[in-house]
Amino acid sequence: MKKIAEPTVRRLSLYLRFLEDFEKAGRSTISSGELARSGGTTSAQVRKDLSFFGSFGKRGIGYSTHDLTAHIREILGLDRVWHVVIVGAGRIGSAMAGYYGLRERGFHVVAIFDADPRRVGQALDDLTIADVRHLEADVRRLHAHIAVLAVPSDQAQGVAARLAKAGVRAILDFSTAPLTLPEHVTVRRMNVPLELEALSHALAAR
Amino acid sequence: MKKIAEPTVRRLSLYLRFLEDFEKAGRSTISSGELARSGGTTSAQVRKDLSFFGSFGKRGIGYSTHDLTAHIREILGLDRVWHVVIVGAGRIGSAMAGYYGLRERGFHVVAIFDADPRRVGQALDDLTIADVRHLEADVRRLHAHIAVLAVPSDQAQGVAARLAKAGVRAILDFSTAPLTLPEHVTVRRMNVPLELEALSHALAAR
DNA sequence: CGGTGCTTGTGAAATCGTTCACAATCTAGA
DNA sequence: TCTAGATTGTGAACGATTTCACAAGCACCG
Repeated sequence: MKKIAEPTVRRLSLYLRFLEDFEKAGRSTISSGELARSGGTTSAQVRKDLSFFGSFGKRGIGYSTHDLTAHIREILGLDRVWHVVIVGAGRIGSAMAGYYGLRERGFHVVAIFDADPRRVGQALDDLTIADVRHLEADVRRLHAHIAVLAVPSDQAQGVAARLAKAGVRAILDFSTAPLTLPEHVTVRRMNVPLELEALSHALAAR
Repeated sequence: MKKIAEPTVRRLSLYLRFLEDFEKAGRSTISSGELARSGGTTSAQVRKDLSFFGSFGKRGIGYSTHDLTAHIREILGLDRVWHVVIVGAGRIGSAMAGYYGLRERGFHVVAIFDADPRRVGQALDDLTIADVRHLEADVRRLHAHIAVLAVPSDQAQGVAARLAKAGVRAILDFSTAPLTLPEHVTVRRMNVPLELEALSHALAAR
C-alpha cells in the first residue's frame, strides 16, 4: 500500500462523513465536485486524494458512494474495532469516555485510569475508573491499541513511556508537554492552548 | 508586519513554552539548537522561524530568552487579555471552562452558555451557566473576542453564525460539522474523531 | 591580538503539497 | 450509431515549506 500524505488522510476522514450522509440520503454516486463543496476544498484535490485507491470512479458519473465509503474505511483502518484506554479521569478524560461518536466509529473505550485514590473505583458511564498503577497489566490484558492521554502535562511523559512499554502504539495526547517516545509509537496532539494562541495571532495580526 | 506561515505560528507557540521554562530556570540565553531539541525540530527550522523578528540573536551566543519570549508573546497577541465565551456546557465545554492553563495565558472565560433549561443557572467554577438565547446580547456586552464551540455537531453551524453576527472573529470548534462563515472569522478545529482516525490509519498501515 | 569554537542569518536547493489543464471515458438521447 | 454533456485520472506547473550549507559575527583564551 502506497504511503498516503498526512493532509490527505485528514481529508479522507472528512470525506467519509459526507459520504455517509450521502449514502443515508440514498445517493448511489457522488462526484468529486460535490465532495469538494462539502469538505471545503477543490474537485482536483478530491480526485488527487482518491487517486490513492487506483481508479475506480466512473468518468462522466462520479464515484459509487458505497464503494468509496468502504475503501476509505479500509484505508483509515475503520473496518475493525480499536481498543482505546483513557488515562486521566479528569474533565477531559471523562469527556472522552462519554464521547458517543467514538464507539460508533469503532473506537471502544475499554478502560479509564486515574491516579487519585478518591476517583479510583467510581463509575463513569459503563466503566469503573481503574488505578493507574495497574496500567501496564490492564493494557496488556485488554489488548489496548490506542491511548488517550489526559493527565497533567508534568505527568504526560512518564505515563506515555509506560503506555509505550506496555504495547500501545498510538497516543492521542491532550497534554502540552513534548513527548519523547520510540519511533513506532504514533502521537497526535490536541493542544488547546496552542490552537487558542493561533486564534490570538490571527486576531492580533492587523 | 510580515505574514507568518501557519506552521511557523504553531511552532512559535511551542517555543514559547520552552522559553518560559528556560527563563524560570534562570537561563538568560538559548540557542536555536536547544530550542530545536525541546520542540522536536531542527535548528535551521528554528532560525528560519525566528528570522521573522529580524535578526536579534547573537552569533556565537544565541537568543536572549527574555527578549525572545517578549517578541513571541507579541507576535502571538499574548501581550493582552482575550475574552472567551464557551457555548455548550456539556462535558467538553465544562472541561474547557475549568482549564486553567488558559487564564494563565491571557484567555479569560467570561461566560458559558447552554440550551438546556436544567443547566442554565447552575454554577460552574466561578461562572453561572447562561441561557444561549441571550448569546448575542452577552457576547456584545462582554466584548467577547473568541468563542469555544462545544455544542452537538448538528447545532454548530447555527450557533457559529450567531456568534459571527454578534462580532466574534475567532472560533475554536469542537464539533465535527463543516462551518460556513464569513471570511473574517478564523476557525480552528479540534476534531477528536478525525485525530483518532489518523491514528487508526497509522496503525492499520502495515 | 590572532586563533578557536560556537552560533546566527540567509540565499539556494530540495522536498512536499496543491492547482491546472486536458485527454480519455462514460451516459443519455436523438 | 453519433453527438452532447459530464466527470475522472494524471502529468506538469506552481506554490509553500523545509533543509542545506556556509559566510559572518561574537566570546573566550593564550
